[in-house]
Amino acid sequence: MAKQPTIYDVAKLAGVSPATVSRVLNSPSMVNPEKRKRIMEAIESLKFTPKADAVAKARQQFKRIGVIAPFFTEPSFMERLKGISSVLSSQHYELVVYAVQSTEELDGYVDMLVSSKRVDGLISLCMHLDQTTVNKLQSSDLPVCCVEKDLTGFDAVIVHNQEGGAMAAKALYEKGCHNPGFIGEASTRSYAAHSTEERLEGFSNFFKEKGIELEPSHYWLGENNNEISTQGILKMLDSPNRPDCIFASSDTLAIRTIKCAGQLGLTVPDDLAVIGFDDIEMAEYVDLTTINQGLEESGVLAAEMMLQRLKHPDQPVRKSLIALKLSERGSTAVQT
Amino acid sequence: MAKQPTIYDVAKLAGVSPATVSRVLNSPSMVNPEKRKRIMEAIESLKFTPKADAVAKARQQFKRIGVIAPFFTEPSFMERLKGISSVLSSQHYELVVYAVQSTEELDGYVDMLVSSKRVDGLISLCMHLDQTTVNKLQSSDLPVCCVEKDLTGFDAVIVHNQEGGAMAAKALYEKGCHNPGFIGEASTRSYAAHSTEERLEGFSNFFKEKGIELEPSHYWLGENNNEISTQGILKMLDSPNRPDCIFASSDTLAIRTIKCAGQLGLTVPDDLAVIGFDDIEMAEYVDLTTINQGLEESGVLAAEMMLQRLKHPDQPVRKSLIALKLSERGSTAVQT
DNA sequence: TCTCCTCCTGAAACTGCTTTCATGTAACTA
DNA sequence: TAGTTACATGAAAGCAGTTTCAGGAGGAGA
Repeated sequence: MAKQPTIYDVAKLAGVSPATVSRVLNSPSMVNPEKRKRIMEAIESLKFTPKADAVAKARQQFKRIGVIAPFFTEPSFMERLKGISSVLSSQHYELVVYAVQSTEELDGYVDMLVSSKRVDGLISLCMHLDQTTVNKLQSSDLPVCCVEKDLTGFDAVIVHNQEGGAMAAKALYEKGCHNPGFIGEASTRSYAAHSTEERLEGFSNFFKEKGIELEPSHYWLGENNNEISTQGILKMLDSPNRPDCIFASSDTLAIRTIKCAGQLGLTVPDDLAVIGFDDIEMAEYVDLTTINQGLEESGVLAAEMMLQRLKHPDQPVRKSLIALKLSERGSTAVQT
Repeated sequence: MAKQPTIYDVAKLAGVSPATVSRVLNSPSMVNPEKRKRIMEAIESLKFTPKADAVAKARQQFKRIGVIAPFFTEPSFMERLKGISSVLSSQHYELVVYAVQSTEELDGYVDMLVSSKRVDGLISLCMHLDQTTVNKLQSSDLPVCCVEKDLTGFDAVIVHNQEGGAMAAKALYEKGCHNPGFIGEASTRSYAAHSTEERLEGFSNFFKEKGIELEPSHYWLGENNNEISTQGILKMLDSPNRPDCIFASSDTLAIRTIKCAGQLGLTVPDDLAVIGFDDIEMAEYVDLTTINQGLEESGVLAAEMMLQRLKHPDQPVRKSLIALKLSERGSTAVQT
């Protein structure tokens, strides 16, 4: 296991100073062509590659972006991450994932990132940060970009959840559904952004304007866990007064709803129309109508904003709005 | 934006040397209690936190594990990643994700990781590495742990794909299916490990032993892409001589198969039994029988092996075998 | 009282590259 | 020919800690 060559070894071999070798690597035009050639040969023969962390240290830059997320709970995170990853890797930035599973962990990560700098910037995916944490971030010089949850003073990619709820309502209403139901994940984890309530608001407001109130037994907010939510859904659907359509706040819940409907002998979309939110890949496989929120695109956007911010630290804060659109599929097909 | 304090500032304030401050942080028992108290106060008052990258540099250790994967193509990667992440974060290791989308990118990452050390170890998820790359890794001192694809000289988490294929075959055979079909992703991406062929082998061998040969029109190997695979599946199923069961090499393909069956008016499991491979979370939602390969567990295992390896670099190479098991659900329920 | 030992502590080396600053040289201009 | 300019280059500082090594102080035992 021979020790890896350093820039000093190259310099010695080529008979120049390390500074000149560094220049050959970073701004070759500054170095005399002959000497440059000699240095290049030395680099080749020693198979020298600059150690990335040494470069980072000297340059005070890491080429590394952190992503903090209440992770691994929903496929939607994965798709956002995919977008982020594609942009970062094309710019030779590394992606470090901080999966948050508790408020303490979140605080720990933020403290660590703020004080013991390891990343150039932080993308916060669907996190709900409390004021103390926000203050910490704001008084640090760590660039932050939020996705889904807007935060004063930081770049953000915003999803207009109310509008999405209204879109779902409109689609169902126009299909002839007038007895709506709602299934959503309750905000149990305080560190995660919760869009459920906003989506419900948009949804129920639309129907209210049409003179239709959501019946109390027609919405369910609970844990996004297979057994618990299945019970809740079955209870809502297994009643003579069941809704004729369901808007679920995520595609996973929507898919579970379809499954429950099947168990009860209800056919989708005839007995029950179902509409989800997210448009994860799986939605297409199971023929689910859903609100597309450009998951991958939002990741791309966030990463691009972050890289822009790093280039121009002083440019004004930017907010990007994601355009929602309805992906119509079988679960809301015209009733036969 | 005041400059962050360094260990030197603390040392000056406390009237000691930086070495002593470092000792207070890392092995407090070595320092005289009085002096220790004084230093602690200095640390408090300056709000000093050691910069992680400086520590890493001095210690020659990064507390950072890289994961290289043909990523974001299958939910199964996500679940493995979840397992890896949970172990690493509990040990305060960072997780850096390198998503590979082409052979060149793979080579680039490997070169970079080998020469310009940025991680303590590398977990290779379902990657197929060519011999040149393997050699590079072997002659470096970077610890590597492979998942799914075994590699001589490295720790590995191994999935016995043939056995899984045979398990699927056995389950279907015992349900009374004697006209099997197979749907699998073809090995188009040379940088990704391809287990499809092994699963097919185990599957068809089982039936062969029972005197049943897979008909040529009853297996399809193609791109795991919605349209292309849907066409292939429809073609296979829309024929009087269609199979009475399908083993799909991944759950996503299995779910698509169920969808196609529905389109053709076939009911699952009565007209067509379907069994998948992976047992991703979604499998439960859509009631798919599948071969569970402990995805999250395999991630946990890989991460643990890696941390062990870092502690004991010279221990012999270890191979862990994942126990497969059948997750029986609705798509192979007893025929009524 | 001398020697040995233990416990602390600071100096200095080490990690590996970038970048500024100062200097030297050669070419060009007045 | 002297002065100016442009270009090329090396020395050295800086990044921020850890760790080894040597030595001083003080206590215990002979």
